[in-house]
Amino acid sequence: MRGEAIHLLSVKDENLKKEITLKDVAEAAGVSKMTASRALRGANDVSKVNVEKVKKAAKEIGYVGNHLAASLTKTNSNLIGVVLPNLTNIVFSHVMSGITGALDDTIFQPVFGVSDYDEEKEYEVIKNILSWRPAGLIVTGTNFPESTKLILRQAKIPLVQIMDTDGDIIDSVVGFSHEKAGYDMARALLETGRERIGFIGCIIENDFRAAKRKAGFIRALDEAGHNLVCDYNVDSVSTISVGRGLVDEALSAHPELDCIYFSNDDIAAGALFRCIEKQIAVPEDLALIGFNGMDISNCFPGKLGTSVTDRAGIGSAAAKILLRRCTGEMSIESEKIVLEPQIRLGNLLENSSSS
Amino acid sequence: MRGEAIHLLSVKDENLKKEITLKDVAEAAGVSKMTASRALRGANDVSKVNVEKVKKAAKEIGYVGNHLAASLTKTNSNLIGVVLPNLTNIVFSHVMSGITGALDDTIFQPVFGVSDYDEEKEYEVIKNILSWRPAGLIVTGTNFPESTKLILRQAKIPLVQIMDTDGDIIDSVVGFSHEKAGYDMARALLETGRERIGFIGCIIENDFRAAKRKAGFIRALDEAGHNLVCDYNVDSVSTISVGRGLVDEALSAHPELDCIYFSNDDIAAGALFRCIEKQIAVPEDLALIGFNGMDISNCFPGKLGTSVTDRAGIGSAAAKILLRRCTGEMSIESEKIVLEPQIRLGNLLENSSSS
DNA sequence: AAATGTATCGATACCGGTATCGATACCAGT
DNA sequence: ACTGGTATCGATACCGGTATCGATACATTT
Repeated sequence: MRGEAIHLLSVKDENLKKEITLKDVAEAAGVSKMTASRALRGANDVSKVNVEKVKKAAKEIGYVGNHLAASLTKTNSNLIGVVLPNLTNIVFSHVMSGITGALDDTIFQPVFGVSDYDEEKEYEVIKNILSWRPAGLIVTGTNFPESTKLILRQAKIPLVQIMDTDGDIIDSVVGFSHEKAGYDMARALLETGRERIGFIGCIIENDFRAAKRKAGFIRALDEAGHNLVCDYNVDSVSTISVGRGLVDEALSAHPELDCIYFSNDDIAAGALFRCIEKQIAVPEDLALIGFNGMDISNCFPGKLGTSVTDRAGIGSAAAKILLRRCTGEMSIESEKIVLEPQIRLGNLLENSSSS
Repeated sequence: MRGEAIHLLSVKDENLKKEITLKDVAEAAGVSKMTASRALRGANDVSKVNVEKVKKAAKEIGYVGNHLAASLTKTNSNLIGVVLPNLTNIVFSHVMSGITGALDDTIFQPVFGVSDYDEEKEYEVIKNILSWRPAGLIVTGTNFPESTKLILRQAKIPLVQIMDTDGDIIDSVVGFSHEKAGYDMARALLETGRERIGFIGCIIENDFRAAKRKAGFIRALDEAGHNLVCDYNVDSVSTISVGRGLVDEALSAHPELDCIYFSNDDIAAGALFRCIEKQIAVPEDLALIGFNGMDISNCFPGKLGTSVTDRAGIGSAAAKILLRRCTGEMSIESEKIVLEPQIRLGNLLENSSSS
C-alpha cells in the first residue's frame, strides 16, 4: 500500500513537474527574482543585457505569469467585472462586444456573471465577482435591492451602471431613459396620425427596462387622450413566432388597430412576417414598431419602425469610463453618458394616415 | 515628526478604511484567523458556537472574501477561461449562455477573451487567461498555430475545444464536423432533386468552420458530378442586407439556379425577404438554405432550409466536461462529444423538383 | 583624491488567505 | 491514575509575485 502510494507520487511528480515560477526564470537567467520581475515588466532600472537574458530564459522554459500573485500585492486586480441579466438576448452580446473591444490592448480583462433577471442571483454574482478584487465593475440597470446597493458601494471601486438611466444611480451611468424612449416613440407615432395603437410584448419579470418603455409609451398616449387599444403580454423570451401568433390574436380581436408597439424588434418582425402572409399593407394599413434597431429590423427596409440603440456604444463607453477612472492619475469624477436612441419610422413617414 | 506620521496614518485609516480582511473578522469574533477561515468555509472542525460568531462578525463588518489570496494557495483558481472568436455573432452568445448556465451554482466562474478571428490576438488572449491559473479552459476551434498549441498543452489543465471536431484535438472536444455538416446538407439537397445549386457566403478570414462547411458541400456535389453554379463570397459580417443584395446578383447572373446554400441563416433570410418581394416561390422554384437554425430561420415557417445546431448545448457540454475533470475524484479521461446538426428542409421535402 | 551622483541589482518584508501540525481540553476505558 | 482518542483551536510556514530600501560599482564633478 505505502509503496504504491509513493510510487504514484513520484509518477505524479514527473507528470506535473511543478509549476514554473519567476524563481525558475531568475535561476535560468542567473539573476535574482526581483531583477527577473523587473525585466519582464519592462522596468527601466535593469541593464539591457539582463533584460535580454531574462526574456530569453522565460521564453525557453515556457514561463507564464501569475496574475493572482501579482494582483495580491496591489489593492485591486486588473479584472473588470461585468454583470448582465442574460446572454441569449443579442442586445447584451452587443454590449459585451463593446466592452471587450474597449478593453482590448489594455491590461484589463473582463470577468462576468449572468443574473437571469433574478435579484438574489444577481447579489451572489456581484459578491462573487467582487471577491476577485476587480478594478472596476459594470452592472446592468438601475434598480437594485438595498443589500445589493450596499455591497456595490462598499466595494469602493469605480462602478458603471449601464442600459438605463431612470433609476438610482450609484456612481456612473451609460445608457438612456427607457421611459423617455417609450414616450418619444409614442409621440412620434401620434404625430404621424396613428391613434388606434396596441401593445404586444414579452416582458419577463424584472425586465424593468421593457416595462419602463411601455409605461412611457402609455404616458404619452394618455397625455394625448388615448388608451392602448389592446395590451398583450407574454412572460417568455421574445421570438419571431411569438410575434406571429400574437399579431393574429390582436388583429382578430381588434381589427381597427392601425399601429402596434412591440417590446422589441424580434416580435415586431414576427408580426410583420405574418402580416405579409395575410397581405396586410405595412405600414400603410398597420404600422409595426419594434425596439433596438437590430439587423432584423431591416428585413424589409422601411416597413418596420424602431428605436435604434447603440448597444456596443454603451458597452464601449462604460468600459472607457472605467479605464479612465482606474488608470487615471487622479480619481476622476463620476460620469453620466446618455446615448439616446434614434427613432426610425421608415415608410411610415410617407404614410401619415389621414384617419 | 513621529507624532505627525502617526496622525497621518490615522487620517488615512479613516479615508481608506483599509481593506477588510479575514484578520478583522477573526478579531471581531474573538478567534484566530484560521478558525475564522475554517468557519467561513464550512469546515467541520469548528465548534458551532464559533461558526455562528464568525459568520455574524463577517456579515456585520461587511467582509468580502479574496479569491486572489485563496487561489494563490492552490495550484489553480476556480476560474474557467473561455476564448471565443467573436461576440456580435449570436451563435457565440448562445454558446456562452450554455457555458454560464452550466457553471451556475458551482464554484467556477468564467473569464473570457475574444480573438476576433486573429491568431496573434488569440495567442495573447489565451496567455493572458492562463495567467489567472484557471481550473480549465474552453477554446473555439481546432485550428491553432503551433505556438498556441504549445502553451495550451503546457498549461496542464483540462481543455475543451468547441464548435469544430475536424482539426487537431488537443484534449477534449465538443461540437461536430462542419465539413460533414456541409456534405450532409448537399446530399440532402441532391436527394430532393435540386442540381443547379449556388453558394453565397460571408466567410471572413480564419473562419475555418464556414470554410469547412463550404468545402464539404462542394465535395458532395462533386461526388454527384455537379459543380457550384455560382459562388459569391463577401469578406464582411453576414447580415440580412448582404443576403438581399447577393441573391439579386446571383439570380440575374444565373437565372437557372434552383437552390442556394448560404453560410448562415442571416444571409439566407435576407435572400428570402428579397425573393418574397420579387415573388419568387421559395422553396418551390428556389430553395434557400442557411445554417444554425436560429430564430430567424423560422421567419416564414417551412420556407428556409437549415442545419439546426445546438449552440447552448455545446457550451453546456463543454462546461460540464470541465466540471467533471476539475472536481472529479480521479482525473477523468478526455472526452469527445459530437452534437450533430439536424437537417431541416421544411417545405422543400414536399417539393422535390422534378426537373 | 574625495565627494557626489547614477545605474543596477538583491535581500527582505509583505499581500490575504490556507495547509499543516502541534497544543490543549475533555472524555471514556482499563 | 494512566492511557488513548476525539474535538477544537492557533502558531507557523508557505503560495508567487512586488515594493522598498540598502548595497555595490562605476562615472562625474570639485
